[in-house]
Amino acid sequence: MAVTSQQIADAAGVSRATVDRALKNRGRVRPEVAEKIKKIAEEMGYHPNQAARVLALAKNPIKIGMIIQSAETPFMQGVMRGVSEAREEVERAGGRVEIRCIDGVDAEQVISCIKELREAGMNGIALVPAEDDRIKEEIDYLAENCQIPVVTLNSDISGSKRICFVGQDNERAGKVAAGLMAECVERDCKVAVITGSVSNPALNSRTRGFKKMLEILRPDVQIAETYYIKDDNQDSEAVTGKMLGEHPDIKGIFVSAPAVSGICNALYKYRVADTIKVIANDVLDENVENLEKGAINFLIGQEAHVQGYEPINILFQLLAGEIGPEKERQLTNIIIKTKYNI
Amino acid sequence: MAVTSQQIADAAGVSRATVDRALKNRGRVRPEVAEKIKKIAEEMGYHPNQAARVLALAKNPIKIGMIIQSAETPFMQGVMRGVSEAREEVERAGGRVEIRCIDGVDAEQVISCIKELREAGMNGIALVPAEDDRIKEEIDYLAENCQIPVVTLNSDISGSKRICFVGQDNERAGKVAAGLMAECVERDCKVAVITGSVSNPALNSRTRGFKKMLEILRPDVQIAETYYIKDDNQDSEAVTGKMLGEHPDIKGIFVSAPAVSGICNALYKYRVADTIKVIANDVLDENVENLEKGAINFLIGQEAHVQGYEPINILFQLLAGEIGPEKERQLTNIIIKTKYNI
DNA sequence: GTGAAAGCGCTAACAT
DNA sequence: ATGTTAGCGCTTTCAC
Repeated sequence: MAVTSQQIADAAGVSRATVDRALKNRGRVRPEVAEKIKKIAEEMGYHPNQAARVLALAKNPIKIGMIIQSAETPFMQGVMRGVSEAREEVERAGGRVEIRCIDGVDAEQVISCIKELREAGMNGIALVPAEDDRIKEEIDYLAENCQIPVVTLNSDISGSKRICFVGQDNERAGKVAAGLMAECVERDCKVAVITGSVSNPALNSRTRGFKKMLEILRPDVQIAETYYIKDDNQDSEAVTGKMLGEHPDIKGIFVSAPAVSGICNALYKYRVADTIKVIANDVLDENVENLEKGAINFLIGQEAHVQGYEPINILFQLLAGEIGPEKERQLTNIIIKTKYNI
Repeated sequence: MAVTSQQIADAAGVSRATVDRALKNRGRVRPEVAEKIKKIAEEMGYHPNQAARVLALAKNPIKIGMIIQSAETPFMQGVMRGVSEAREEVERAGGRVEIRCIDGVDAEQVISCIKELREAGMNGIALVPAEDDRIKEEIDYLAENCQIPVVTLNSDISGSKRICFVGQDNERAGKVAAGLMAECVERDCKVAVITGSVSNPALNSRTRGFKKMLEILRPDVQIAETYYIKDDNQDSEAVTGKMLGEHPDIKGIFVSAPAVSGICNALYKYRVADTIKVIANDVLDENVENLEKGAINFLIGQEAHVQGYEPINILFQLLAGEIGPEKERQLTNIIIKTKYNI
């Protein structure tokens, strides 16, 4: 039998209510008594019973808010499936999850969602941030003034007081891609990089990681110029066509951007889908389709489901059982998919 | 607020106890009343509150038994880490987990563990089975006569009444390896297969999947004879040396067996670690070391952690909240590891 | 500053 | 066959 708060109370010669106040630092306890209680709890290895706590809180349940940006993208829809699963588990256990979806990236809306969720009495908040000082300030305000823990997902917000980040190490993902490219292209060939908006730090990190590592692994391989595309298959197809015209001898392409389908279409059109090795990011339905058709050789995945599930789970475990997250940065596994292990 | 058993009771004009008996089919309720209660519960979308249930059962908590065979192997030690994590979560939630470890494969011991756990009052049992009729009978007995759900992990036991299996599709894992081999060896080369005990169905399935798929993908590649090794690095090193003598022109090796380190040692000794592509199974520390040193090019993983964690989680969710497993076969992802995404 | 007491939703033993 | 009741361990209000 696990140790209960009553046992702590008995050992300390006080009541359960006092133990509770002491352990939660809710004041109205003589400091020396509080100290003694904490020490005893520590010694006896006390951890509050989660079921009992959740049940006792039924009238005013643990509430977790989740804010998703770019919710319209297929990737975030994958994240949303993880969110839904976590929501079900939390609600089954007696908690609540409030979800706010934002189309595109919009710091203004994120901030108003944070305020709204705070006023709705959330006990913890998970969100997809953006590098914006006002969002950072808002997170710090939640942490410091409201004691509301915040978990960031997908992209981190540097220097903020969020308790934990769940997402990918993008530079490393680029290096993994380079490792695969190094393994599968012939000697002295030429490879190209296609990336997206220069202002997107995730894409930049991937591209940087790829180039850096490929130069080390395969000094014989020439990295052709980098092509930039919009998040639009029409554009990506056109740019790819242009690239194939300029570099007909290309043997490999690393795509750090979205709109991979357009690229594949160009490859089919020019009948080079079989001869050029393509490594792209994100395990989305449309990419998997091209993986199966053979235009894409490897897909690098970032566990969208985990990015949706874990932040909520971490917050719930923390709020329900005072168990903090293992690490401050929970980097998702870098998944390699071929047409055989989808 | 979720719907409670009291609300069902009110709606049906009976007491909570009757609702409980009706929903659990524990008899002592007039059949027509039971029917009515079930219908109302269904209509109102009633799901028992997990926290309340676990708490009410605190005196006689939900108990889950876990039997691991070959517990001495590094792979099963990875499984054990998943078991420990699940155990912590379950105990934090108010349940109990009993673990029995068996060295090697021993149906006799498995059976006596099952009996022991049944007599100790387990409410659910997870186990690593073996193709043995007595184990199958024991599982069916638990399911039918004791209403104790059983989950198999790592290897399944065909035709038994286990509610769910968590593990890998080994043939598919072999196919994934073939896909990678096809991607990275040169034209018209020769590759070899090294496998273990002929009586191990997992190894056979992997080998079969590999050969079948490589023939399809790369008809130009010649598959040299299959070498058999014992689970022993001394032996595997010797056999590999012999193989290199017989086939000095080999460019790729698929290892479906354990004792991969010995194979790598032979490759280092003959200075062919860089020129021969090696694909092996299981993300173990010793294999990862050789992946990093470059002797192994790809490791195929089978999510050991999940195989330990999920069976316990499935049983607990089932016992605590009457939520059955999603699918009857939960195939773990086939993980591809290179030295960059370990 | 501290303690007593009333639940949270459910189960199980007991009463009818 | 059905209802009543006493907890499970914790939180929270209220009284001292």
